[in-house]
Amino acid sequence: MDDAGAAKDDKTPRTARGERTRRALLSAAAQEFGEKGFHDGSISGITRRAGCALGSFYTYFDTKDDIFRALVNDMSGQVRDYVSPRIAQARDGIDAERIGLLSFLEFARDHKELYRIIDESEFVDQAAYRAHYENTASRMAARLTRAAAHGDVRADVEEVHAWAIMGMNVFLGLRYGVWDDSRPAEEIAAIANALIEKGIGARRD
Amino acid sequence: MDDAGAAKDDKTPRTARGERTRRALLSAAAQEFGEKGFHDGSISGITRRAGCALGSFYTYFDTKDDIFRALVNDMSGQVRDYVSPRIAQARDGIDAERIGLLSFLEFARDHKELYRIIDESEFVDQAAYRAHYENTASRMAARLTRAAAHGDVRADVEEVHAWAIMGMNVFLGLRYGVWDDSRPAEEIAAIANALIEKGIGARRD
DNA sequence: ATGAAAGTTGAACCATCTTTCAACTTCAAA
DNA sequence: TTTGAAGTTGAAAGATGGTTCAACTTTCAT
Repeated sequence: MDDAGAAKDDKTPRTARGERTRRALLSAAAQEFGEKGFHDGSISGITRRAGCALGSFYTYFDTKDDIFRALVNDMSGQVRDYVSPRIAQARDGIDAERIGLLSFLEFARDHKELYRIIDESEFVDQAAYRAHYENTASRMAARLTRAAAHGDVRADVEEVHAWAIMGMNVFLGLRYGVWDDSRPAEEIAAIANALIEKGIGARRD
Repeated sequence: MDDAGAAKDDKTPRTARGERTRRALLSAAAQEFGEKGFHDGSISGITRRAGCALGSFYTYFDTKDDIFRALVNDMSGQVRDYVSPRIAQARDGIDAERIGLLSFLEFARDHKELYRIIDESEFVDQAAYRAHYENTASRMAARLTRAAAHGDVRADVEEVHAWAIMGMNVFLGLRYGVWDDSRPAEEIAAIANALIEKGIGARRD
């Protein structure tokens, strides 16, 4: 009853060598799961890619689920850390969402395994899946509320708008980031941003 | 070389009893996979729910993948058949998209297993997954183009708008259909439709 | 240098299903 | 009533791959 919130037997590496091996396993897992998905990916596949023995896996992770969970958290954080600082440079609230999508597209193009990992977490660890999207949506809702206070967007923006725009981003990322990246990311972001700002209704004065 | 596009050994039921069993298996599979996902769901689980023996499964389906594929096609068709006739009643192009989302929300609320099945097809049968979304998007793009010709929406609508709106719908369906259906579907559809028509930019005349 | 803790190894164990199969039952047409 | 095609059954074969373990090697503080 001494260790605060600690595990029965701690798997944290205690030496530089251990840290190296753990990192190698994590990045091998991103490749393995990205290519084959969680269930078709195997632990022996991971250790092969990482260049270590099967048994070493269990020095750092309890189970197959365990490393997957670690990976989802990692990727979720990576996206946030890539996108957030870029959004901070925006001119105004609408521009922030343009940059958000633009940088997300860039990230997806550079990390095509992103979707397979996040999406499959729905089946491996529902809590992690929900947490990823709920966090993303509530960050966006907070931005929109601030933008409304600034007079950049309608005063009545709310959660629904955040989920709508997040859904847009996710599908545009899949279609124009992962599946086909032939069109300029800026173009996609501009089209989507015009939809967000002014809609697609015909002007009838 | 006689049977047109037929299988080596045909698994189509030839009697009413056979047809009944096949249907029971398909609907049991929707339950099983909806609850546990593809990999955690088992064939013995399916036959148990269907009330038949394990071996009977292989009278109608070649493999576990096979029944899953059949299920994805089935659900994909069910959504389309529920939504399409409702959209046809719309006043105009913008209203069509409101009704599209509204009826999709209704469908999702009634078929909470929908997402787990469609989403997991990404890992079981990528072709079916892509086909589902590409078909949905191109139907929507066609509607938007027609609406543009009518002067209901901007003349330059294109594929990107369809993917954006589809993504919106999918995420709103997940959040306000499957995860939490306490808010009226009409309200969600109205908010999203206003976003699509006029955007959320503040009016600055 | 030395001992103990940390890390590595891979064969073998084991649990979990998918898939097969040969015997058995149902049903409808002749 | 007979016949055989269609359908049913569940035990067992077969494959897969996660997890364990006891012997071995490396690291590093003293």
